[in-house]
Amino acid sequence: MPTQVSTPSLAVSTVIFTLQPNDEGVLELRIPLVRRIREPYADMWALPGGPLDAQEDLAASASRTLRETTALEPRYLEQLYAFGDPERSPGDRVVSIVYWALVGGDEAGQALTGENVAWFTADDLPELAFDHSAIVEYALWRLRTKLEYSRIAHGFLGPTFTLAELREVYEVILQRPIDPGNFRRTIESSRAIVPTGERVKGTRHRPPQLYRYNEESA
Amino acid sequence: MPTQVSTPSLAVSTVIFTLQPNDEGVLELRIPLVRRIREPYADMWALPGGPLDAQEDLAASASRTLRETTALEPRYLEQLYAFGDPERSPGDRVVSIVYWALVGGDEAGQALTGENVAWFTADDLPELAFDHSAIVEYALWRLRTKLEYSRIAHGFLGPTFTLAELREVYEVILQRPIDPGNFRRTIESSRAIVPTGERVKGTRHRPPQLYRYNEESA
DNA sequence: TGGAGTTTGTGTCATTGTGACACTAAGATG
DNA sequence: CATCTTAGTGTCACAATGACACAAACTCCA
Repeated sequence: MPTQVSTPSLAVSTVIFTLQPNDEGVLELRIPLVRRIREPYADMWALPGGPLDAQEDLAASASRTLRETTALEPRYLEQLYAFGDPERSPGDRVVSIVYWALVGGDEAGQALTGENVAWFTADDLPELAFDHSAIVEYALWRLRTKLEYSRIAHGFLGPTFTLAELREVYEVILQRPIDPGNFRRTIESSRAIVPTGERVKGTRHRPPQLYRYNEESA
Repeated sequence: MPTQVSTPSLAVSTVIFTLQPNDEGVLELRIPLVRRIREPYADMWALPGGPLDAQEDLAASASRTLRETTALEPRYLEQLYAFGDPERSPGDRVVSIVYWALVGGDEAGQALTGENVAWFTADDLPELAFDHSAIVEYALWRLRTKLEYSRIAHGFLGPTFTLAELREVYEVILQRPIDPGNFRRTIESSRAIVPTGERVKGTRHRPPQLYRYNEESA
């Protein structure tokens, strides 16, 4: 019997980020994982994903797995990297094209959770199947660096938000406090947001303005 | 006969950049292309590449096609993007993982050239096969943006070089003149280069110092 | 009814990085 | 020895940023 020369197979996986309050009400960065039901790495947690359908676009495949595992639509979706080390999957050769996505924290509350799907705190993950631990590390790095020069933070928020809410997104992801005054000036001068004119009532202090993301500006 | 549901096949292609002087002695950004010998897009120029070998790493595959088409080793090699639009290759489904590479201009002079391999000026390319024209555009964008915040310019140069040579690399790629004085200060304060102590003799003006890239510093 | 407390929002100042540009230094060439 | 050319330094204005003070607006509670 000749050596089996299987052509590499193609899978698409997605690192899905959301922000949700923990028991103490503090926002936490979380990602959903699925439990593997077969070898290799049976019973271990892994990134959601699966083989690429014959006529399916790569980003569409990532959207589909996102929908299937969380019942949510991505607010932001971008290709992360293609992982193809020949040894990354014992037994066969799999090249994984990995995407990363942001979903709103409010929606994620109603997301699926069950025996085989669970949300984990991003910086307190179990050991994952395959090379998925390293992949998540890379996705985290990309999220943090991209947040600093891009405008993706609203992917975690609803259509309108206060500057304090937006700032909290930055603080949780970048893991450092940010000066409210400087933050306001920087964001406002970037033209990334527009005030709606409305104010939030019922707070126990000065009522903040509501803002909306500026779709026009680059 | 049932509809053929072919599993997507995997290819690796590479956008190879080099800098070479044109007829007037001015440096030009160039990339090698190969002529297709079969359908689809027979006789058109395309990026070098090919199917991924069964047990070959992705970057190794890119290095291999680089070696096979130019007989050169990359000074810099990085994954660009995975292109997977179902319609990008008429007739079958091919997902291409594309790398981009830099090779030294001095070496590229001795590189292969023939009926089916030729070097083209990067901003004066013919129409390419598949979606390769768009891929090259994207690679150019990545080269230019990465040059500004990273230290990849030495990929075009030999082990030692003058600041004027390094500056010319930046000027050609970014397509704008750069102030020599400011360039010197910026590069020196970045700790990216180290003076070798040697000077270039035989110029018809003040002899410049030679520099070497600083491998230690991040 | 009026402080105390809390967060929103503005002002100011020192520091740093960058571009524009003048100027000095050091060689070759005639 | 004057001139030309490029190497390399100095200076200044301006923009971006971080640290921090402070005013504004609301609730809560005595």
